Amino acid sequence: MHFAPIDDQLTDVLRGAVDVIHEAELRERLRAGRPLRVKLGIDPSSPDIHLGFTVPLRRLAAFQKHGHTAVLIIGDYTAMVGDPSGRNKTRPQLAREQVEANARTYLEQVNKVLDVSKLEIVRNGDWFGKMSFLDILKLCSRSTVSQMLEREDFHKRFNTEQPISLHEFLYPLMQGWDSVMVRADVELGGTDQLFNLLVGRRLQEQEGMAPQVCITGPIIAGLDGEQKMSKSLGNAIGVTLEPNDMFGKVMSIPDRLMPSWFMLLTREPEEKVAVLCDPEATHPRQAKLALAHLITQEMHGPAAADAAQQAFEATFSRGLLPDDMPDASVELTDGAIAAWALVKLVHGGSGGDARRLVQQGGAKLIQPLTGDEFTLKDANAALTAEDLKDRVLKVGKRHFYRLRP
RNA sequence: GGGCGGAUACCCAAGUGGCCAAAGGGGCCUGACUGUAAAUCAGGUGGCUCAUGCCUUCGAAGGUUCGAAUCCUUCUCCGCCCA
Repeated sequence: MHFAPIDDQLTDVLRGAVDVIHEAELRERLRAGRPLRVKLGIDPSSPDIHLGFTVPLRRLAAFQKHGHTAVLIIGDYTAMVGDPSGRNKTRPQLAREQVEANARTYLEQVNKVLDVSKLEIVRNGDWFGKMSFLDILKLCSRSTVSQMLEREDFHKRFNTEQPISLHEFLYPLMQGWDSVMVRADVELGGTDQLFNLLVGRRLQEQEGMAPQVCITGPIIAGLDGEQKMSKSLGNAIGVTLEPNDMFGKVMSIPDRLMPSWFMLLTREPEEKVAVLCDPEATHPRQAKLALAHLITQEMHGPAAADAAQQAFEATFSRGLLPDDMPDASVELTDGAIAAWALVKLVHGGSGGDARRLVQQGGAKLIQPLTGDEFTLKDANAALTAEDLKDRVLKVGKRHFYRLRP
């Protein structure tokens, strides 16, 4: 097997990395000229993965590209136990079938970023399911409480008198034990994982193995630009999200997120990213269009990305109606429907929501042929079939419905 | 095991018998301005075909009262301190 020069490999696999513990060790192992075992763990507790998770996946893909062995660990065991990450939010304990189903959809999604056919996939239930209580005690005896409290979030929660469940201390140990079991040379994760990755190093040393190299990458910020991308915070873009939505959501991110998104979610060379993100050299809008296109293209292919960009520009830059709008059939009582009831029926939400939308000018009737717009203002206004015939209802900035009275 | 404190809407948090569908902040939604960006301004933010109306909601269940988020009892959960 031939490997690229070490520096070339490092450029790819360390793109955007924050911590590398230790780069010298990584060089050392690359110099040995054998395929490294590079580990990444996933938590199959929800059926979708989002762009944030593709950051470590890309790094894994980079290793894979250079001929190393990508080892994906499906945390089926931990998912079934239920991980209360964060305060008083105990995750639902998942049934085996659900975990299995999630794992399958994950692999389809992972395939968008790396080559699943060359992937080594293991489940940590394979070893945790067989451990006895005594085995667990032995594992626990290797760490002290103060070691655990070194981890920033434990430390913080402890000091602010927030609860820490006892079993949460086991998660780093479990993750570290995974490294022992798969004989990992390298483990990847976000910066929030650094502690867990280092536990892996310690456990491997205790087992007489060479400690794994730990590489962390930044936690990517979500659509709001503040918090980390997370499904539960509602600021994530799922990798399966439909192309037009995906494109639109990328366009809506704050400008200051662009450099990190370019670096972490695309493969554009660093120099090019610098030009794109320099407002003097590139209009931010153009840069963002490029970003949205790149991301959509990777997930859905070039044709879908082109179409999504066209649809975006037509709808939002030129104010045209989108090509494909959901049809909404409207039933009239006594030949009419109140404006708020129309919005509720077509757009959903509660009656109060619909009423507010109308009163605040968030609902418009559009004549698609002429482009004439009529803003509904009176929530109680009675609309007849004549008013609605061949019209498009626009709700808020981005929801369009073709009405069928 | 003992003592003390706590649980309020999406989140934080005020409220300690009626003026409470419940202050304030965050988030979110809508509008203006824009590049579906940022910043700013304005409005909104339990449900009900809307009603000086009804219903549901202040950890849970009971109780006192004309009336309870607020008082009492029991229970559940959480934090701190002592052991």
